[in-house]
Amino acid sequence: MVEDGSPLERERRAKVERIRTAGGEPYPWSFPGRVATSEVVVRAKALSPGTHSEGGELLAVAGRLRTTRTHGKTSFLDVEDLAGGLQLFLRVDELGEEGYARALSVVDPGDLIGARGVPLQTRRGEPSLLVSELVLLAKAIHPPPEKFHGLQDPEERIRRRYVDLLSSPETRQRFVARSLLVRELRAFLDSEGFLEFETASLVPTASGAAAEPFRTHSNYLNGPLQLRISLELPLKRLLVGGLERVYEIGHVFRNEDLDSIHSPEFSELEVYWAYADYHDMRALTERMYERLARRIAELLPDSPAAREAPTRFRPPFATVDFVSELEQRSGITDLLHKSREELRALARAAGARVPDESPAGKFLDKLFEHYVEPTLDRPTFVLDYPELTTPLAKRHRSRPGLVERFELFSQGLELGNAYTELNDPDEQEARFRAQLQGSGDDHYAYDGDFVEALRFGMPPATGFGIGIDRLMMALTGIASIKDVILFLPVRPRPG
RNA sequence: GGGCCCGUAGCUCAGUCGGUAGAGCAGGCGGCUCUUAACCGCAAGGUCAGGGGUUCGAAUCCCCUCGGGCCCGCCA
Repeated sequence: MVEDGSPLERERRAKVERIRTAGGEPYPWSFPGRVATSEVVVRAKALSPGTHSEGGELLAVAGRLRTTRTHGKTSFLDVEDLAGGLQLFLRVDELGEEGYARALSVVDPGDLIGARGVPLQTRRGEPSLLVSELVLLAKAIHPPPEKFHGLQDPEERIRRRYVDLLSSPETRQRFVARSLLVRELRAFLDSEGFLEFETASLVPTASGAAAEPFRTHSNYLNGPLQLRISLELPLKRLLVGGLERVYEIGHVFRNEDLDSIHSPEFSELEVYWAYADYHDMRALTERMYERLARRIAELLPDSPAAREAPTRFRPPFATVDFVSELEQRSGITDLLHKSREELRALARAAGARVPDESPAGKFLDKLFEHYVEPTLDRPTFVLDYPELTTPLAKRHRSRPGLVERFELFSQGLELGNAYTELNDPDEQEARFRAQLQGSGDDHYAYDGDFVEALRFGMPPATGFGIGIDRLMMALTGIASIKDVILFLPVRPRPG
């Protein structure tokens, strides 16, 4: 922020200079032999209060200094690492008058420090390290946020996520949990025989969903490119190529507003499975959520929502039929034979604000959103959507006017969308063209090369997609997507 | 894109009726050999987001700009 610095920063810079003039190094290269603070805590807990281990080897810990409590010739320093934290006990008796004074004069809260010593349990039973050597590992010029309240300003927490992370163990644990949850997801899919692939983010035409793309320019092609809005069509090309069971976890980009459940850049999982249909995918989805729910409960034992997840996501999940559920909840009859104008009037009557020229499927979506989605609290599969709503799914094998599709809902969030995939090239081409009849941006971009791919033969298959961010939100009960994405798009700071 | 709200010390927050800026933490100096949001004393720390206006006088009232939050609309 301020380059010449606040008085506090000038003070800390002056300390750096004092260390250097005394022949010390404020930013040393390494700190060998370090163990996690949790290891010292375990050993200290084995002692009785008021004692320390005798004659054993020295243990080394390192981390960020959070608070200091000095009592003249005795001091307590709380150091924090990813494993938790530990109280350091400094005493003139161990360090000598000069060493004790030097150690304390050099370090401030927020600094990265290392300490060597032996495990000790204080008289009050606090696991500690009786320090015989304290070293500065990296000086913090900026002071850390207030030690009790931490960083509260939501703007600063997003703009400077590193400050949020360094000052908040809860934030760190949340993102560690996300990382390990995604690891579990990969382990599950791998164990089911799926292969992970990475497809291109830069594409000639973003398709596979109805969304506004980001547009950019390639110097190499001397022409326009777009950022992908979906993983669907590239992964289906892999099925054409014979890869049978594939998935991708990657960022997709939609040029739209950010709110509590949407971000312009987000993580998506898509899974495609040859020679299987959407019933198979429904069973796989249940197994996946069952396993992830068990894992999140282990990862975040302090979160009530995470602890409750294994109960909530215990199979079998409820199922409802899209059309009959909507007819029942709304009192509308013979839904599939309504004209576009009738559907528009019904959607309007339900309070939906949709442009007049929207395709008929849009009005059906709105009706479902209004009458049914709020009733879906427990995990529920919604089955068999009207064809109008879904251009990439295969028509239902026995129910005219419907496609083989399910969505999974829980707590008002959409937790998955799956189809038996359309693999008839002529029908796919016709559906793309029908989309183009709709006005506005509310359609799927035509992807002629994908139709060409289908002409080489794509096996019957099923596919599934879910936003990783929402998956994390649903399993942990976190209400805002801003709390599960590390770095969000922000405006440049003024000035 | 529309509506409502917010921006005061590095951080967390007060600031009454418009009368010229306060506390805690962090930092400095001093004290304290078992504290844990340690404690006690002293001193220091401000472009009240930025610009303009009203007024004898603006953190406070009005307008504009910037940044952000929440709700609504759109996408998952």
